[in-house]
Amino acid sequence: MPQRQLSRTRLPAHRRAVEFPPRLSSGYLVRDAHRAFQRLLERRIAAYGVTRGQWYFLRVLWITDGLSQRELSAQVGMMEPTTVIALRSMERAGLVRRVRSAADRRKVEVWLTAKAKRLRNELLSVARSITAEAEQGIALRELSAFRRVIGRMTANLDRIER
Amino acid sequence: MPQRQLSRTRLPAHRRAVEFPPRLSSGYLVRDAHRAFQRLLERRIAAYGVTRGQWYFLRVLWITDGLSQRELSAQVGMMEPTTVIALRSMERAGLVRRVRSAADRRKVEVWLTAKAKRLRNELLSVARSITAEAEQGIALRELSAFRRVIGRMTANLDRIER
DNA sequence: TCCCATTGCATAGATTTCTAAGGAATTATC
DNA sequence: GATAATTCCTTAGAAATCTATGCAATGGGA
Repeated sequence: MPQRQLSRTRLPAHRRAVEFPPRLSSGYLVRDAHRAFQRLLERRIAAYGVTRGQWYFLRVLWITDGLSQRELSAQVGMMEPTTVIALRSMERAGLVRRVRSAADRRKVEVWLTAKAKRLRNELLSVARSITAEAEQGIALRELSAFRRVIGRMTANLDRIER
Repeated sequence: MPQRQLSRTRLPAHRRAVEFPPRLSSGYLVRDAHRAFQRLLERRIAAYGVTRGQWYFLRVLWITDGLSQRELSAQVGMMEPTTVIALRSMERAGLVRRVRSAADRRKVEVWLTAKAKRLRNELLSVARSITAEAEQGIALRELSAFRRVIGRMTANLDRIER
């Protein structure tokens, strides 16, 4: 959308010494792509009564069921309070059961319900088709170059944060 | 982190017909990168008393000051209630003034304060250096290929949502 | 002029995420 | 074995986002 100027002011030149248009920022490009992915995922899985917040946890539990909340947090890459909230909603939605571990009563094991297991294949297909649609018209060698570059960026940034 | 199996169950084979490991998903790679960018940005601008939610609006206002809330929402790419909330916090933080338009009393013009203008160059430098750090060790031609690919993905996804 | 559709902003309520701090179970140390 | 440190989960509170809805100003058509 074009920017009309009218009575609006442009900052004086000395205030604009630093320029950094969003289109030149990898961060902005990544953000836009992320939002596009998220929006589409959110809409498609909503049809199954699954929210985006639940999705990431299902994704991990579909690979390894019965993890503790801490293990889940680590694998999903979220902080523990986030996990508590997500699991609460998943339990309400009948997707998981939380079972206090007999061996170590501090731990809570998270187990998928039959319902969540039944959703697995269909929801993973949803994810795959979103990816396929995103990758339309992009050559395989470009895709693998893309993966290498974005992986490198993430690693660079993660390293900085120690 | 390796996944120990112990007593945890793997789903039976017929439930695993669809496989889609996160490492093969462009969506996951984009999500990880986005989170890495955001975390670093958030930490660095916090030193200036600016939050991530305010950042995107500053970014636009530093280019064109005095936009209405609706125009701001469109340029930032957020819904209007989000803009309301962000601007409220920015007004509290002394970054903007909201002025009801004399010409059309429905509109609210958003103007940067002197403080926000003073922050501009330093904060844009912060953004640029985060980008530079993310791009460390990536060749220029790889970077431009990356931009083309991720832009294409975003466009593909946006097109689907109509 | 008066009505009503449109436009612009705001509120309400939900979700997803974080940091900071607390409580309960377990393990280590003396 | 008693105390201290650690581990695991939870609560509290804030921020950033959305959808759905409401209200107030404007402008077009009868």
